[in-house]
Amino acid sequence: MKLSSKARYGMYAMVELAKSSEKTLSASELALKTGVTEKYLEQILAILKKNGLVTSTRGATGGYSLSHSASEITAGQILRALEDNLELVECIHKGCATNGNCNCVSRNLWTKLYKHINEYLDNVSLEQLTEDNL
Amino acid sequence: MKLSSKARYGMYAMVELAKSSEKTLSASELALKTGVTEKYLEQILAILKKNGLVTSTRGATGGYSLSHSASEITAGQILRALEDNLELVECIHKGCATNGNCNCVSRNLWTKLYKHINEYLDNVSLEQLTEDNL
DNA sequence: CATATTCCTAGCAATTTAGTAGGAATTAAA
DNA sequence: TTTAATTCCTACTAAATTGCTAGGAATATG
Repeated sequence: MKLSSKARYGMYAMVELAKSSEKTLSASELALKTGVTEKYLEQILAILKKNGLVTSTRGATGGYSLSHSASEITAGQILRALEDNLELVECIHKGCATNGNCNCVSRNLWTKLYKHINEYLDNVSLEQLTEDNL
Repeated sequence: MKLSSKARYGMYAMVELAKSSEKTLSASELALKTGVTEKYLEQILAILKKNGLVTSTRGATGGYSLSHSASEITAGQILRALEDNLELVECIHKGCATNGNCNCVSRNLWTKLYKHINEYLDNVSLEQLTEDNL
């Protein structure tokens, strides 16, 4: 249940993008700010983009920026995008809770824990994170 | 953030031990009930024992049983024993939140999320899990 | 003594993680 | 139109972690 570096770095990048909301940031600028290699950041930013959290412009002077204002983006959205298995156990992902043919143990516990985690994370905005105002 | 099989199997074993509170269960009996191999269960039970959650008696007719009643054991205790990194990020474990020399990003978020997770899990007893009464 | 068990430790295959790397496509500016 | 800066796409790989398997010593019962 360790958080992946992808999730940590991605969160870091999102915070930096939020701080620089007037200006797009290139992967290389983000690399400087975060200490993560440019190439790895590119991959992480691609995931964030695929999930509709950042927009990008290509070519020289291109870069990345938030797709919405920081107050409208939640920590939950960011982490669900980056962390493949926020679901904790596979059977939640597969939805066997609903179709009933699941024999995985303590499924209700994992399901409710998952709900709790997400409820908490969805009540934290990127804006709050940027201000470290939790 | 996927839950380890160690944690799932261990939880399963604890539930079976709770159900059979009058009688100790050997690793081989638990293996039958859970479908997990005896040898792997032994390792998991050793962790649970080290953390004071089960007691064991050696020799023929030996086996395992809960160290306390199921109502006194929480899901949090079990998971913290089995899941090495319930802390999510290393810096929580290292305690750099307290000594202040930590530069890991969004530390407060991870710290509070960890707290939330544990608060929830510590309010679920093994008894409730056994009855699936969450 | 035979048998059933816990306990201890080593090893290993498969998977996942955390990157590295190369280069094509795109765009702005000189 | 060339150059430079960028995103985008994809393949590869070393290291760590996970999920076991395995063997056998120590212990207790009948």
